[in-house]
Amino acid sequence: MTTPSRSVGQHHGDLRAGLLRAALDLLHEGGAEALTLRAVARRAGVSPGAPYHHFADKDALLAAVAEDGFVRLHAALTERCGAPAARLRSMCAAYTRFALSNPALYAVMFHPDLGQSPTMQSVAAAALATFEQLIAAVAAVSPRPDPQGQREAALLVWATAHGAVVLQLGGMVRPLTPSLDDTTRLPAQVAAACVGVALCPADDDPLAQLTQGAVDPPRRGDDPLQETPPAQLLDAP
Amino acid sequence: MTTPSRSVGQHHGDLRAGLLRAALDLLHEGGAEALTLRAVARRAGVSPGAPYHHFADKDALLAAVAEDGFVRLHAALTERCGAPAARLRSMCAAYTRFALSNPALYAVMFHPDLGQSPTMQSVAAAALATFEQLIAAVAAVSPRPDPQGQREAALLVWATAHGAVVLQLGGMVRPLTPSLDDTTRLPAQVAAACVGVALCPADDDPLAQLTQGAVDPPRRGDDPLQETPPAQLLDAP
DNA sequence: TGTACATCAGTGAACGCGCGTTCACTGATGTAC
DNA sequence: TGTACATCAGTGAACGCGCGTTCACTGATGTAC
Repeated sequence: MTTPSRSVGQHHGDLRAGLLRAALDLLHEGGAEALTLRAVARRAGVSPGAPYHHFADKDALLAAVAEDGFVRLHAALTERCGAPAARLRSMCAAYTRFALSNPALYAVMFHPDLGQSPTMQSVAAAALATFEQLIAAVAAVSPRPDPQGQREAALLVWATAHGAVVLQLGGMVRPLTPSLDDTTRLPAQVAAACVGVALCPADDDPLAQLTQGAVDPPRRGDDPLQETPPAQLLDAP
Repeated sequence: MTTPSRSVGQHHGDLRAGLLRAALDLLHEGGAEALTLRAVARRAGVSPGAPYHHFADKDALLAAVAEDGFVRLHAALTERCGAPAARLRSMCAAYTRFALSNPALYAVMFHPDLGQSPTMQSVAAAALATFEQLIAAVAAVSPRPDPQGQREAALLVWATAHGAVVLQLGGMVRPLTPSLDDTTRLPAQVAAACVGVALCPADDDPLAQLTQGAVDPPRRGDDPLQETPPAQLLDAP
């Protein structure tokens, strides 16, 4: 009559997915330092040895978490619509929102040691997929047709967004500019401006296009970044 | 006749400085994860309990290391000479060089948990001093006279440089652009371009000044950033 | 100049802890005949 | 449909380890008289 409690030795169903879910929960609740193999197993309701049937070691679990993070980020960046420039801005905003909403996961995704892991390939592949997405969005805006230029531009956008995010997560932004109320706007606007400007020949002035037409024409409500004028991005101390 | 070996219980001289030195060595050799209190004591040639006469706990040691890092970074950024724009570029290059040369120290400096430490004040003060330095360099270039605008611009430069550095340290750049041979150029050029452009009204075009005169006039040998043309920043895959 | 004493900055042994990992085991599941 | 068996995915106890921290101690140093 009662639902039979899972008896000793019984199979779990999809423990691998359960462990990843538990890892994400732990990251949200306790930060990157809370992510231990034992804690993950505990959280998944399983003995400390169980994860070893699904992951070779802790690094493999971390790599899987990072890969999962990139897949989620990729999903968060898709299905942007509107004009190319608005799409890029929207994508930057989504990127920043993702990072600020999942700070510990984001930290794991960009953890330096991950690159040394033997399972790095799948992580790199997932990261690359995200980057390609960004390249495509940048390419649609950038007047430079060559792949190299678009790659440069996309890397620049990524670096800008990443830097703004990490400074914010590190608590460096608030002491410097106490009333910055929505960090998501900074990298998006910066990125949009940089893409067209910093990587273009000076005699092919896309700044006017970006700041006067394609990017900044505030179709308010269409893009969350447009809800506050750029001048209020940061407040004076 | 022989130098008397230090006997048990004898004072150390300046153990606090010795511990910080040991911490920096450990960071260079083993990364952030090698920085344990016991390892620091061991490296300084002292018993595990000795550091507690100089630091309340491990967090206090970490905060001291971070503060020391900001002091060193501040020193690395001073004494730049030349025209304002060249100085800004040189400063960005020095910043990037510092980070890439001291990756683990840099990671400790921007470690999120540091902000929660009670000894955070001195760390924040050291970080702020560095930021003020950047603001001054930016102010000398930016046509916007208001403090808020200069603060915005400086934060933007910082975010860009920081992002490029962290992506590079995280191993994200190389897989994406395999033959990037000198990352120090990216944020500096980007920053210089962004400062004048992204944060200025469109009708006051400083891009021309930046790309045609003040920033890019290659006085080669004067600035390491000038040694390679911008077009070779990143190679196509 | 000597002497008594407080303070300082070390020692080194010990504590409890949680970690990653191993291992013999066991029950559920799937398959061959 | 039953039976024998291999495989799979768990258990749970145990391992050694290094960690941060504590604590009674001790010898060197500085100071007062």
